Amino acid sequence: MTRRADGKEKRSRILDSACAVFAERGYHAATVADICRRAGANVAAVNYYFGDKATLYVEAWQQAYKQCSRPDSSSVAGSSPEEQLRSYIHSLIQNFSDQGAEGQFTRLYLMELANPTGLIHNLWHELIEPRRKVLLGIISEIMGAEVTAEIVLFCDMSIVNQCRTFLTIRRSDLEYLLAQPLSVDLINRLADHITTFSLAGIKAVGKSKD
Amino acid sequence: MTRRADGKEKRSRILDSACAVFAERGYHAATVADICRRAGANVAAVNYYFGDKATLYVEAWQQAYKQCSRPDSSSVAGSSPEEQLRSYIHSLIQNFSDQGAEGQFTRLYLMELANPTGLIHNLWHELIEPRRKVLLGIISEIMGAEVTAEIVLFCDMSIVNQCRTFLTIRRSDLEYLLAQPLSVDLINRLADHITTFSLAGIKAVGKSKD
DNA sequence: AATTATTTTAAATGTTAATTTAAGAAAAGT
DNA sequence: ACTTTTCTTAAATTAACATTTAAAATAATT
Repeated sequence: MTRRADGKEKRSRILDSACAVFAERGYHAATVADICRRAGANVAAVNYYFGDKATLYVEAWQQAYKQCSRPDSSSVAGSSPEEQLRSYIHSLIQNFSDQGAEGQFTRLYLMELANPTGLIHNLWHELIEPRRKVLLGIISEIMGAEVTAEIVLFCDMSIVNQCRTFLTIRRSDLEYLLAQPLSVDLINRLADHITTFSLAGIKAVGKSKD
Repeated sequence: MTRRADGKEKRSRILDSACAVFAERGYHAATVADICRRAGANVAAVNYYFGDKATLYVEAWQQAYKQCSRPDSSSVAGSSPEEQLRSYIHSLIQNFSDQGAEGQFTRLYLMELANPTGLIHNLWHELIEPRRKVLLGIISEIMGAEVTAEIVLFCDMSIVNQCRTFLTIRRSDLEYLLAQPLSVDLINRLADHITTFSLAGIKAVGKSKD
């Protein structure tokens, strides 16, 4: 009748493991067997608790989202929009090597952007849009005055796409492209570069409005 | 002893078809069966002519490269580096809807960046580097004076990564992000945006050197 | 202890692709 | 004509995964 005391422990372990594996490899490259191995569970457990891999993926998104801090926390209220952009970009990039919940959600997001499964179509609106609005708001503020919504969207894409690589590219390929090993310091220089580059970009397209 | 007169016709059709399919879907999503169907050949033909899918992929790269114009052709000598950057970016982006050989190679390249197979490791150096050097050269010229090689590399990544999306993202997702159908005009506005954004970015990081 | 609802497991099944095989057809050379 | 290569094909094999099943184990309830 009632639930077992230990009930759902394995379910929860599988969900944690799924977050990690999906964030690391993306939906297609992640295998159910792999997720279960990490969770110390039998493959059938996924079917038992979640029905199938697709549902597990959606639940992993929800859990990763619940566990991470809210979007507006990264942009300290009160600081200039330029500073807000800087911290937004740094937090995106730094999640690259972050194993915690915040990094996991960011990676799930960027993995989905890189190889869309279409499975989180519903969640997208509810989880991603608010987060994206933060960046759109920062961009608008930096541009000041009246610019078309399209220009703001373009800038949003320019920024996110610059950051995306570092989460989806293979480490060895990135090191080859940059001709040096990937250090914490390099990641910081990269984040600074993207910030400076993008700030100037935003201001330039803001000015050149017809 | 000698070859048949009609020999290699099917081989060549398979190679063409492989270029198209790999460029469209990337290595993993492309299936041998699909490639053969388009070429009007039996699946075993791939094994017969190429050995396996991986080898076919490498040969497709080589063929796509041979068929497309050389990198320096896109940057009209004599024009300003700013103009050269504009035409470089436009040609990258416009390949999005280009079915010809030029677009095919660009798409293979960007697909490989998005989902590296590692199979063209050898070709990379010989085919991609010259092409990349063109962009690096343009960037250096725009920055003028002495900047570190690292800064130039960062700018290269910023630009290529901005363009990458449009070749790997699903059309419907792109239209959702931009909240409008994808028209030739929109693609042009995007290319212009990336150009303006990047030009300003390059100049900004060039100036802020320590 | 017996009963019942939950979990867990090993093994079976199903599916999608790549790869191989072996037999047959079509040239080219003799 | 016939023999040798060169292609082509259908069918078999393999391999990697997801998914299902049905039996066994475990806990809660009576």
